[in-house]
Amino acid sequence: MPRAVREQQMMDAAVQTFGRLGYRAASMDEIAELAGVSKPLVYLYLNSKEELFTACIRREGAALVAAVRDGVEDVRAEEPADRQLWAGLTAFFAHTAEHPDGWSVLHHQARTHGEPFAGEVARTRAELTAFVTDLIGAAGREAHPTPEFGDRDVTGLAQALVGAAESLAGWANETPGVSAKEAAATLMNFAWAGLGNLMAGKRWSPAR
Amino acid sequence: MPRAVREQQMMDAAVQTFGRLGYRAASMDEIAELAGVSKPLVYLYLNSKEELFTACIRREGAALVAAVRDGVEDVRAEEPADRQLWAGLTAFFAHTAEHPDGWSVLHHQARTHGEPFAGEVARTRAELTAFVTDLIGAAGREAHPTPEFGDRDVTGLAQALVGAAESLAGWANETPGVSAKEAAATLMNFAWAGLGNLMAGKRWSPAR
Amino acid sequence: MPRAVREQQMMDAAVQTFGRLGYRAASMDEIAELAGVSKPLVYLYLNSKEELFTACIRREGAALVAAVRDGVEDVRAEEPADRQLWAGLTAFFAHTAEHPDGWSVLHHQARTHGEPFAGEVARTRAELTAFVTDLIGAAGREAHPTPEFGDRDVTGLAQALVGAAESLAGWANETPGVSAKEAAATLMNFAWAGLGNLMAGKRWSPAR
Amino acid sequence: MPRAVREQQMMDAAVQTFGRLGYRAASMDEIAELAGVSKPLVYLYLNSKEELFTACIRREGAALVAAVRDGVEDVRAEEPADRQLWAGLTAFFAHTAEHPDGWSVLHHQARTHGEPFAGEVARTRAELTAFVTDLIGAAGREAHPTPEFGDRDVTGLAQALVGAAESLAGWANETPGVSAKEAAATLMNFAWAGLGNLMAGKRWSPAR
DNA sequence: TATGAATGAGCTTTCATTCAT
DNA sequence: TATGAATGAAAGCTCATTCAT
Repeated sequence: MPRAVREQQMMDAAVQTFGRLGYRAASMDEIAELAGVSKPLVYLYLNSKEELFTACIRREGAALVAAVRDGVEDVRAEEPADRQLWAGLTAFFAHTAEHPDGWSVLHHQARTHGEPFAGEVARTRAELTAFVTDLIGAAGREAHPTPEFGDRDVTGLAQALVGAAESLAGWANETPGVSAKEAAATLMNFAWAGLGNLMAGKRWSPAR
Repeated sequence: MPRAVREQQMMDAAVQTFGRLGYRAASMDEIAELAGVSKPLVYLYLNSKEELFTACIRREGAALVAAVRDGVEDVRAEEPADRQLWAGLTAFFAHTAEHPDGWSVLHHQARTHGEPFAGEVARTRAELTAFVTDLIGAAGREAHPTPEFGDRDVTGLAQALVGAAESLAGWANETPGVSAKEAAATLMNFAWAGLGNLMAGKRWSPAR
Repeated sequence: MPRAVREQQMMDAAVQTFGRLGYRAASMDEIAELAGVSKPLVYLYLNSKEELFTACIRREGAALVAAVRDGVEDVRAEEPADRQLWAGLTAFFAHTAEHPDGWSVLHHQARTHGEPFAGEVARTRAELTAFVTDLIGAAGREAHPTPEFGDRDVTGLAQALVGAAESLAGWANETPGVSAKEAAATLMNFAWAGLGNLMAGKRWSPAR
Repeated sequence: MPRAVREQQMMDAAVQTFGRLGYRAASMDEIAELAGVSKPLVYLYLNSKEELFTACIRREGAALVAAVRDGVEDVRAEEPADRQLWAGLTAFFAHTAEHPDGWSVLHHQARTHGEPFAGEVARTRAELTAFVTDLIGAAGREAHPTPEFGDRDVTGLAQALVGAAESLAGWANETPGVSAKEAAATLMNFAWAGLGNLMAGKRWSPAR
């Protein structure tokens, strides 16, 4: 059996184990057994538990980003910004629902174990946030050549949107009968009007 | 030194250690040393690592809920719904910024280690979500006697709002110079218009 | 409460705990709690776990020897040897049945933990064996001025008799409906004819 | 070194350590060191202290039963009952003298630590008692077609005989110069006449 | 390429014992 | 006389990692 295939099998087992038990509770014994190979082979290919976990984070992060990009790519250019955002969100919810263990690795496990894992997953998150920032920013500039909101506002909004999406992903996975489309619709309902207002320069302010 | 005081010292040390390293990586040795006591004393008072962690989750969860309630209580009744939400969010961001380790325990660590911890923190989250649901629901019913959106919509929105808030808490903590008020304002800008639209029965829909 | 009484309470608790759990598994915490006093008081009175256990062995050993002696004393002198043995055995079985924890301490626990405990209980056993040896020996010499069996034979027989009695004590305690008298009768049936033969100089021999 | 060999080495060390110190006082560290391996290897092969102790009880119990059976087998059929009993007793005393630690595990240690150990050793004892019961019972029925003593009598006698043998095993081990044959002869002298009487329907009775 | 055999280091937990009051 | 507070030391067990083959 070729090395590349074996490696993927090991990482499948690792993602499942890490996703369900967490980094510390997952044991290399368990991963090796689930992968159907001996432990020394895991070390031969992946070097250490730390490197194995890092590889998992990278693979799952890249897959998620790719899924979102592909979802948007399908409608890009000829469609308005809200449709692009909708496409991205739908792809996001569909992917996380289909890969719950991978999503757990990214969202839950990798962020709770300090460096270098948190940094690794932060890169993935930054990619997604930048992607959303671009989408929102482009739409905003397009609609209002002299926007009143700056980069930090946009970043904060993208952060909030991504955060809301991440949270909804957990909610959708745990609530039976909530589909990716429904989750995406909930988020669009929640977000789009607010984003529209902001792009139009209207803000909510604590002063009455 | 009286038992009650020592117990709080131990829990302070435990929250800090669990919050920074995670449940598994935190060792009772480390916690005891940080608390300035011997390990057997920690066991004498808190019984086990599991019970200690549970006690931390409960204490930090109760403190967060109390902070939010107190923040809203200050403006309750004489103020409209958006002001109440604003007050709650500000209190939330202020509290999480002041207690980053406690927030890490609740948001990151407790949710990644299965039962009984996940259930414990879920109760805290449910309290907050219910609180927000009430606020949104009351505002919605007030504005529109016959609302077109049902309970599940409201729950989904509250989920998204709480999720966005949780995510922004991380962002605010990690980004220097972002205050609790600023984070709350970002979220209000993001959320309020959307909620207003929804309460008015206007929805975003994928169909053009 | 006078010291002597407290001390007996502690030893009662200790005998019960040691008897049921064994020396190592019994904890001073448990004993103190069962005795209704604080742990330091146990140490103040009994000094250490080792001394406490030794004191238990001595007390229970002395009580058993006294019970057997008293049983025989009641019939001594005016009765033949078999009646005396019967009285002693009955007293032995009655006492062990009434004090199962004390018996467990002597028979099971003290003998399995090396010096100085084994030596302590060996003294009690030696007293009983010597007592039985006297009884058998006197009867034998009385019946046959020139016995063909020497001291070592008598010691071996006493050993076997005491061993059989100890073993039957366990059996009688664990088998519902077996009384002290029944156990004693079983042993007399088993032993007396053999002893009689030996006193008469008749032996069983492997040679045909 | 192959696993099966290492396992026996570990069990040898365990029997020695358990036999001399008792279950609780024996530490896995000590056993591992005596076996010349690291502690994790002991756990890898034997799983836990409890399972290791159970394995020791089983191995030593099986060896003892086999020794007695083999001893009797050598004379079976062509010999009368007393010769068979004699052969069994001799084998028993020889085996316990040659394996004092194993005998200590069975007779002392395993019986003082509750379930599941007591049950485990009870099975071995039941095998031996059943064996002796058969021997006595067969001899009795052969001699007296209508015996006056029932099953419980026979069981009690077998119990007393086995108990006496067990006790003598300790005595023989601790008394220099007492051979297996001598111990067996003492017990036969003690027991055979009594058994003969009982088989003949003659009993000792407390009434004069 | 692949593995059976093996371990150093570290973890949670318990317990006999003491001190200050 | 009596105890609440506290700990040094050690035990059972697990795990990431390596080596000889």
